Order: sequence, then structure tokens, then C-alpha cells
Amino acid sequence: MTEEAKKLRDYEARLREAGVRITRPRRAILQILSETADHPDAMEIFQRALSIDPTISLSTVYRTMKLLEDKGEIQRHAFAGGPSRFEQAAGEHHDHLIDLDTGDVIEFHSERIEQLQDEIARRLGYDIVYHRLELYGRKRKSR
Amino acid sequence: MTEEAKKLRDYEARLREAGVRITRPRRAILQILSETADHPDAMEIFQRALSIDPTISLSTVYRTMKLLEDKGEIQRHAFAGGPSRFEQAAGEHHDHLIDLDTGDVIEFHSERIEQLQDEIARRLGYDIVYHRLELYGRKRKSR
DNA sequence: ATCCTTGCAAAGCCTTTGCACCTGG
DNA sequence: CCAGGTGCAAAGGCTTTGCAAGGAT
Repeated sequence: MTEEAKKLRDYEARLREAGVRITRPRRAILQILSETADHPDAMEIFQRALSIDPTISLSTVYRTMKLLEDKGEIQRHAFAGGPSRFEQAAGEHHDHLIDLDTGDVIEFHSERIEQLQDEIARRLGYDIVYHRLELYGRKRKSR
Repeated sequence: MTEEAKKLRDYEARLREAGVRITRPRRAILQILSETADHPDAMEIFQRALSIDPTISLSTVYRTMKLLEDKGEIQRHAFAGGPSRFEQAAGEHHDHLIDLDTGDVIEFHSERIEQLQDEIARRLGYDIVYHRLELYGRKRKSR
């Protein structure tokens, strides 16, 4: 069984358990999400889903994204100017570098930074529950 | 001279030097920004500015915010659902630790983290224009 | 005098919603 | 069966833009 098929099966199982009906449009969206590794926006998900279920509507994509967000299955990222982008909540933590010119989102992870964050919080008397680190930048031109 | 008046004078000086005309609406907006310590959105800035310049328009607020963002005077923060909120870039940089129980915001700064961020961006081929680091946590109970 | 800036209204994006028809369990 | 989900189209926020009039240098 492929990795994607496993993810898809888990999605459906968890949602069904939470009392969510697995309809044809939802199955299509879940399949897209299980196959994708990037940060698509609603329109991109919609267009990819069309090839699986040609009758799906953009409204349903939006409604399903809200549902999945509430269930903790995906995360919504808001960026200035453009539409929200969605990402599977599963998987290990990472942060984001956003290209100011293109809107591209690059993932990265630094254990050292995570450690420093913990240290700072501890010094201030806090335990971190979660955090958000976003770098906004431009492709370096020279050199 | 008050702190706000100083900030206002600096705003105008820097902008004028950059070839920006200091018009009545812009002066009103700069005054609002120099007096404010929170993160207002465009509509809030517009309404506060009305009491200084009753003829100002919302479009001008938006245009001015874009201008100030380009000049590096303010930062724009995007939130899912709601409007963008703006914050003065002036002063030394700091990050935020948000208390999940009380909503308290604690400012902190770590030069080491900043260095690591630059390093990561450089490795990915980018120059950081600005960043956003927010820790969400709870007061540590034991020990 | 020149060119930038403004106010207004209209348009543009992204997202949500009302409604009548479907459908999954 | 029937509560919940769907597609469609219309409405809703927030933001940008075209244009002619106004203002800063």
C-alpha cells in the first residue's frame, strides 16, 4: 500500500469517527490532500479535485477546508494579499520562508532555533504550546 | 518634546528625504501611527485619522500604508479572515510571547535566533526583509 | 508649472451564504 | 428515510484602481 493510500484511509477513518460523512466531493479533496506535499490554496485544490470529481464546486472546497481545519486535520496559513494556503497538520513541525515577490512558500526546520525558543520561554516563566516563525524575503540577487 | 512628537518628526524627515510628499492626509496618518502602540487595521486608522483630517478617505489610508510598508516604516500582518493589521517598524526589533490564558503579550529579543534565521535564509538563497516569530504558551506551573 | 496625490465610485479578489435539490449511512 | 451536504449564484468583506480635480515643491 502506498504512502498516499495510507494517509487517505486514515483521513477517512478519523473523520468518520468524528461523525463526518464521507461524500464524493470530500473523498476527492482528501485524496488531493493526501497526494500533495505543497501548500495549495482553495482554487488550486478545486482544480486538482476536478479531475477526480468533475462536478465538485469551489464552495464545497471552502466548506471542506473549514471543516478539516476545525477537526485539526489541516492548518490554514494567511498571507498578505493572496488567498489562504492549506497544509496537512500531520507530519513533523516546520517553519516557513515566504518569497515576497512570488508568494512561494519554502519549508525549513532548525532544531537550534527551537531550543533557543524553549530557553527564552523558560527564562520568562512559560512553557511553549506552539509557535509560529515566518521569514519574509527576496531571492538574493548578487554574489 | 514628547515621545510621539519626536516619532512624528522623524517619520516626516525620513519620508521627505526619500522624496515623499508630506500631504495633509499623510501627516494625519503619521500622527496616528506615532501615537498608537497597538496593531490597528486600515479601517481603524481611517476612523482615528478622521478626527484630525475630516476629509481623508479610506483609499488614501490604504495607499499610504502600502507606501509606508515599501519604505520600511511599518509592517503588515495578515490574519485569516480579517483585515491586515499594521505595526510601526521603528524602534528596535522584538518578537512576541503570547500568554494563551490571559492574552498578555511579552516582548523579547534574541540576537542568536536572528543570526540563525539569516543563516537559514542565506542557505536557501534568500535575503530576509522581515520576519515574524510568535511563541504561544502558558505560565509554567511546577518547579 | 509640473507631477504627484487625493476623493470618489466602481471594480476586483477571495470567501461565505441562501436556497432548493441530492445523498450517505 | 431524512439530517446533513451539495451546486449554483448572489452577496459580503477587504483592498485596489481609473479618473478628474486638487495640492506640494
